[in-house]
Amino acid sequence: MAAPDPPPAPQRRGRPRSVAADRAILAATRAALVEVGWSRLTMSEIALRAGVAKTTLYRRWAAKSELVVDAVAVLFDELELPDRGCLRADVEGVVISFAALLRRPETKTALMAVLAESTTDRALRARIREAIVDRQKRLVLDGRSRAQQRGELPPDPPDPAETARVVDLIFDVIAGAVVHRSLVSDCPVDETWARQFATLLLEGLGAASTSARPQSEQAQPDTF
Amino acid sequence: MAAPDPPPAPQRRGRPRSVAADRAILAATRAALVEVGWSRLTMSEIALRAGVAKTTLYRRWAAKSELVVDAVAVLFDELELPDRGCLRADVEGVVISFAALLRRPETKTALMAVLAESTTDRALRARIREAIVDRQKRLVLDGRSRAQQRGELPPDPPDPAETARVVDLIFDVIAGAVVHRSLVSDCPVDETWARQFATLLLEGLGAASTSARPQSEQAQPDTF
DNA sequence: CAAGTTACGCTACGGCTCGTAGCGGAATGA
DNA sequence: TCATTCCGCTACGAGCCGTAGCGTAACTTG
Repeated sequence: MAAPDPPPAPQRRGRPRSVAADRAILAATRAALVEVGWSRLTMSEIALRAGVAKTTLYRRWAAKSELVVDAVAVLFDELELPDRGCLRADVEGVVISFAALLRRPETKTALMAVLAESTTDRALRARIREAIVDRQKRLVLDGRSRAQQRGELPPDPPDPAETARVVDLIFDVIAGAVVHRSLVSDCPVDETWARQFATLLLEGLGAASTSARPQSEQAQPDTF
Repeated sequence: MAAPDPPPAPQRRGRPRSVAADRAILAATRAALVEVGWSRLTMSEIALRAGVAKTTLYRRWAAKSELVVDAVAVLFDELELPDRGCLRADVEGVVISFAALLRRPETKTALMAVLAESTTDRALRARIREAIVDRQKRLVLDGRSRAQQRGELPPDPPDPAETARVVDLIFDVIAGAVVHRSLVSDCPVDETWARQFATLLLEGLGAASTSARPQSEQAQPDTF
């Protein structure tokens, strides 16, 4: 991720780019984003905070949006999926921790900003996918294979393309629901919501529509 | 929706505001948004296209983002939920038509742009909720009560607050998944995906993980 | 060590958009 | 007719954009 425009010729000649400046710029970008928001985020402001000349920014990033993608991508790598013992608990856990990440001002502001720009910029879309989205699918893969080992989910179908479709679907449903709940509906993703969402995801609409709370772990699908 | 800043004293004295100008401005906003995208959308450009003085824009809308909210809100009212006979078909239908709406350039660009701005603007968040989000929950309410009449879903729980929670949850899951799939993952929402998503929503993770396609309507949850 | 190469900080610039102010005129109600 | 409100037009200071040019700093190669 760290390497912006010219994919690094690992050791070129001449003065190397300052990695300290890189770090300072990305940190300054996150900080400025928190305070002023996307639309009032200026390159001059970032350069000032980073203690760097404005020209240095333009030498490394062609557009504000690309800079912001790199500035935020690292935040998403914090997400982990510790084994909580059963599929339901794993789902609730990842929902809670993803929501916590989205609650941080720099995360949500930057994420939505670059997504907005990406609707009219194909290259930026690709960059977002590589730097942020695709890397989080590991969470789904982990949780899924764990659940399969426990016997909570059927094994992979013979066609690997089918497996990929299912993983993508699950990822879109989980990530989409959390993002929509917290950033669009603007409601908190608390434990109650996570529990209800996990019920819906595991057992479907019928189960989620009953007021009865599933008692502890007893309510796993009986198909397995 | 139509009335921007001063909530209309229905008949004041003096020259009334031109509703034709209102329409022209909102249409010009959508058109300009398609061509230049959010970040290069300028008030001068909108005014020029609408055949209106720039000052007129500022007399009615305080910020670009508020103007865009109003410009796009009407597009979402096109969504309908015709009775397709069963819950599964209704879900697939609304997913497809919502995705078609999001495929239109002015819709996706504007929606993501105002959402991005809203992360640092509480008033704008409220405006979005009123003008766009909350009005679409009617779709969930309709589909849900229909499914209840068909016996596909259990009746409402006694606590109305619980019902509201469930409706909100379903809305976030459906809308979030479609938005995430089409705008973040940048993949098409086609009939295959809609069918797979509906299976997941109706029957849960276990059913969606099998490669076997549910044959026609036979695969409804057997709890009802 | 010297030469060659690359990155850096600084300054300055034209071009553009922003949001506001002030004016004369147009459209309505009293 | 008069008061009121909106409109279109012009003009303006302010701020940011992205680039160019300069002298200097850091590092590689011979």
